[in-house]
Amino acid sequence: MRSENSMSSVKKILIADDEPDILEIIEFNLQSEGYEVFTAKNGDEAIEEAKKHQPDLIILDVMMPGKNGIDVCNILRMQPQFNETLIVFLSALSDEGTEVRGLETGADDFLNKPISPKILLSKINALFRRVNKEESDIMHIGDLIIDREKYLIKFQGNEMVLARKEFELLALLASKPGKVFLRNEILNQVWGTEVIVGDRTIDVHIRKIRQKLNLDCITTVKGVGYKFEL
Amino acid sequence: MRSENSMSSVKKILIADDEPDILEIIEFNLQSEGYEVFTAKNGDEAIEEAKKHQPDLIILDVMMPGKNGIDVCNILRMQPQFNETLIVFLSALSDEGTEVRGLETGADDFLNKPISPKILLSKINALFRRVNKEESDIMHIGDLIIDREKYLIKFQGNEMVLARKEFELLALLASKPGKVFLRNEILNQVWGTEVIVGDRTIDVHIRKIRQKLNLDCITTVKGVGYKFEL
DNA sequence: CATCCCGTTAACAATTTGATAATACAATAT
DNA sequence: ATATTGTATTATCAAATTGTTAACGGGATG
Repeated sequence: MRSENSMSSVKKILIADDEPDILEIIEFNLQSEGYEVFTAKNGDEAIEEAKKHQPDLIILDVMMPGKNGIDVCNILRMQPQFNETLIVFLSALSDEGTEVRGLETGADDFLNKPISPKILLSKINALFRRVNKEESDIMHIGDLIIDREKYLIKFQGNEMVLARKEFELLALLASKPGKVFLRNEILNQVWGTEVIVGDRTIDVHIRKIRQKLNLDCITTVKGVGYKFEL
Repeated sequence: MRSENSMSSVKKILIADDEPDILEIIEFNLQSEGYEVFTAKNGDEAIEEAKKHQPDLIILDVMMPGKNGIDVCNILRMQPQFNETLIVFLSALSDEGTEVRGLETGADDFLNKPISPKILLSKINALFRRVNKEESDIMHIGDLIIDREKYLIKFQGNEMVLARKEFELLALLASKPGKVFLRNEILNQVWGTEVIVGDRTIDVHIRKIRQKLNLDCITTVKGVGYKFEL
């Protein structure tokens, strides 16, 4: 069951639990799935290890000596560097209040002990799958599909071919529908900071995109920039 | 009581379950949280409704007459339009095999019945939180919404288009409702220190804003400046 | 080598926005 | 009441910004 994660770099997981047995079981299971595992025996250690290794996922026991799991989650979520980090609680006591509070501190899941290793793995894989999908190279915006990998645009079923700059410009705008991209932002993202091109260059490319897509999905905000909307 | 983050448009949730009672309970709970809810009594209906409404989240009972939840998940995940859609299983039978298989078909979570409404809500919110990465600087002042990123003004539901200076002037005044901004302050903030424009310029822009918003939310303080109030 | 396509620019047209002046209005003080 | 001061409104013009088209050069392709 070596699964599909082979392309991206190895995921780092930090486990914090005060019961050595549990720590060991989980560590073993995750390692055999190819994850890089770190452990911590209490809340403070967890925070320390998290800072040291910047794990992709942190599994927190709720009840630990010193800082408990919820404290740790709160502390980590305060810091921007752990904003995107997946955090999952693992708890023996499963009263409604704790679970709700746990999730409200910004955790991504709340699991109850005892949990079968297989299920734990499935849940972890599901979380990673979801997060990786966000960074996926294929964007869907309504009827519009942008495939960065294949440099392909599909609109209402028909494929269209855009030139590279056109493609990247469209991909940028579509990456955040509704957001107005300033001309400078566009230049930096699509052309890079070194290259200097004339003012009308962006316009011309915008025009070509509008022409090819044959749909007014790009709106001009005069004096500000452009935005994409369907 | 929550629903702070519902600015970005209401989330749509589809629930598929063959037990009308469960359907009703969940529907009620989600609706009171401000979600737009659709229901389906079996797998085929679920697929149909999913295509019709493009929900953000689908809750699938595993055991349903006809196509079961896992079948539905498989079918939906085949289609690119449901690639990003959150899918959660809800199941009475919770053997390891089913749960693992459910998650492996591409679901985002697997919940066991019975589940308390509060916990269900927390889990759903956690999923949405993860998917909607960040929020931008959006100002809410009563019925007025100012979205700097999208350069958009919404007043009582209708969007309005303001020119750049008008937008920035309004944004400035609204940034501190009730505070009186001196004419000089306004000039410095909106026009900058270098540019020098006549006194009437501000008035004219204020007028245009009042006209477009069609509401006297900007009060003149004679001899001093302007302030924003709803 | 000829051809095609892309990225860029120049030139000009079209449009929108911003500023000013002239005038009207309102409040206050003389 | 009338003058004075400060703001509102409007029309007009200037300036800034964007849209469009055509053309040029370079690299890739056949």
